[in-house]
Amino acid sequence: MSQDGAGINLETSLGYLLKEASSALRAAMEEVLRPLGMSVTHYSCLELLAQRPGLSNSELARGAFVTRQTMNVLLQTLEREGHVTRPAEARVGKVLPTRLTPRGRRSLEKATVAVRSVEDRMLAGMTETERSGAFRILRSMIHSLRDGNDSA
Amino acid sequence: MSQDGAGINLETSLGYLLKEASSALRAAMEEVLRPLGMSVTHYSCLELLAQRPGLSNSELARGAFVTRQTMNVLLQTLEREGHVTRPAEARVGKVLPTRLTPRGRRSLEKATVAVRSVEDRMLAGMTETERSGAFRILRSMIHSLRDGNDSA
DNA sequence: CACTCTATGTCAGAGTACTGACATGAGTCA
DNA sequence: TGACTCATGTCAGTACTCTGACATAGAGTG
Repeated sequence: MSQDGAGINLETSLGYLLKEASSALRAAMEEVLRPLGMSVTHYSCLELLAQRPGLSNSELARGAFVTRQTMNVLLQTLEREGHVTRPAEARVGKVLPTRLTPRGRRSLEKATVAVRSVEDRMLAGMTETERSGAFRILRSMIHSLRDGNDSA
Repeated sequence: MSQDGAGINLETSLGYLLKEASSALRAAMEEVLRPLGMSVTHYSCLELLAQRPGLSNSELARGAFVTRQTMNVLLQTLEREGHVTRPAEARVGKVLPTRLTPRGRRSLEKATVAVRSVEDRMLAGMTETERSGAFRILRSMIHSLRDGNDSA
């Protein structure tokens, strides 16, 4: 079914499957984070800050895969709510290093439990070998997409 | 680095890597589709219709991983621009089967070429064995995320 | 020093996708 | 037949993310 030469067969397209998997993951995460009043980007930002305190707005944006404008708005909200702190003025350049407050850390802890349950569920039924295989393949895809631009 | 027991280590999280890969794919697709004035969802809709003519609004929404409200708005735009056609009234129930117009098909053809180049680039450096492995693993992740709700 | 380039933080506006809500049609069951 | 459930199409409002634009700070170069 579906003429082969014409379009991209969605049934056998790895890109389509990747989108489907990502969509399912996002939906599952939103589901468990919603009761905590937290979005995926929201959570990503806090988790990044827990592991690498002092990250700047732009660095957080890259880590959460959004633009720095989007992250800027989110940080303003988080700061207003008392989850993170930023110095009023930059010590060097324009970079404002961000840090979690105790309140932000508590908020993150609950979210981490929720997200970990999703991650565990996703990994269920996969062997260790398959997991490392998935890692290698995803990294390969990312690498090929990133710098395959200029070489055509 | 980064206390192990506390959070989810983003460096070794398959979920994070999946998000990164999906983000890279989306960015690459947007880049090649933008010159054609087409978004990823836009393209997904046309490709779905090419392979399965007569799909309803809700079916298209599920296939493109958006809500049916979002797809409805998109279909209204596509219909206004003459890329798709829908009957004014449903022959059975409320379902309005959608079909590509010749114009929509021409538009899709150009997009397909662009998207195929991205997909090819993504698959570059992967063996056939790795490709089928990636398929199996992604399907496993999707399956686990979908119906792992109630059993937990 | 002056010039250029790059990166950053930020504001404003536009676009996209979502949730909520309503009416309608089909199927099931008593 | 009537009540109930489910899926669909659609409208309206909201939330999130993006692009565009600007000013500023540091590095490199003449």
